[in-house]
Amino acid sequence: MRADARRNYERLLAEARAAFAESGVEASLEDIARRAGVGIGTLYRHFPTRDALLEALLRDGFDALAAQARDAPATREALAAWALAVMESSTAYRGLTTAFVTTLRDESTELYASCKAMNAAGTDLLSRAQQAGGIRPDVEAPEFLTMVYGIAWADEQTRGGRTERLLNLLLDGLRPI
Amino acid sequence: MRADARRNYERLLAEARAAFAESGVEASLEDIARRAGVGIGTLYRHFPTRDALLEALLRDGFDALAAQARDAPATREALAAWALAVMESSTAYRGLTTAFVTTLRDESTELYASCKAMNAAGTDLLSRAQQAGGIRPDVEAPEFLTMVYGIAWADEQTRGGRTERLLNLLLDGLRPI
DNA sequence: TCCCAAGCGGAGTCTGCCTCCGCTTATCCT
DNA sequence: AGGATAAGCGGAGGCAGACTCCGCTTGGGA
Repeated sequence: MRADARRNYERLLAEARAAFAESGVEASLEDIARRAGVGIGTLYRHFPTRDALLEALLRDGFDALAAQARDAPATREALAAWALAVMESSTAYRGLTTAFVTTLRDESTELYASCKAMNAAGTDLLSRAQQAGGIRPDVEAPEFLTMVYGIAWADEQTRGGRTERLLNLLLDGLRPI
Repeated sequence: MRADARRNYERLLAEARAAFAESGVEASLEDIARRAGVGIGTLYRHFPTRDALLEALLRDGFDALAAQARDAPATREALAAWALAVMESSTAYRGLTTAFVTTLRDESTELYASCKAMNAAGTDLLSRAQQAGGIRPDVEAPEFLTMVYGIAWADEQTRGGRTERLLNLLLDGLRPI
């Protein structure tokens, strides 16, 4: 990669992070390019889609969450802590949860691949917690993840700031009967 | 209201219903006007915002849901049935749940007013069910509604078709401890 | 130093939102 | 019936943002 290309790539990432933090994931791409001091064509060459840009920003966080799930003990508390971390990272930028969930339908994207490893680790943690008796055994991982993402989204939208409380209500209720 | 105005109003509503059903609530308004055989200006005169159009389409359903909540007995089962009906109506068009929840933040819209009566009736039903011992008493209505809408949204997005199952998991878990 | 492919950038196209205002016509009045 | 008039119409036009295309520039190897 040529030095100027690398430089532009980095600047774009930095400005994208700032713009997303400020205006949410729907921030104008033309604006990001302008702020980075490059043409819009350059942005599109490095990141062909908005999702590609998001993925580059979020990859490290996903990896960390996957690792957290793998290292966690098989308890309801650990599952709750992991889910809370997922919810918090999915609300890092306004609209992120929506981007996640809609992208998770399209298996061809980079963002999907990144998310998938994290969700797989979460799936494993759930099933370990179930075997250890912390969670009722009939709940399936996609059901659990759907509820977690849904609650994160709704709390973000209503600006509730109740993520942890809602997650606790949910997990309390998923105890074995 | 002049006869031609009334006619246009009705045609716009009919075409909007069709377009939303087909393409989701983000369907192009210019397209709806075109299909109704009127100018875009006419659409905007009758329905100044997309929400106004949605509200006109959904009002009757909201009223019915409010009535259902008022007439329901104070049981967990009745609350579940009402919540399921809410979830189903909020997924009548693709993207509707999002429109609901984001609009519920803006108290000045018509859609807000319509939704509010329905949510108020649901709030009352929840509190009756709590008094009757069917639901744990520390859950507050906004928390409950947030979770219900969130789950409806996530299930719609993932095309899960598990709305009822997820709602049952949630309400099972909200039994008094 | 020269060369050329990697890389740049922005003009141009497209789509959709929304406003504004000159024209049309339904309806009322005589 | 026919004229007056305000209610209603409609689309041109301005704006914003996504995305493409291609002629120009330049980093860096030979």
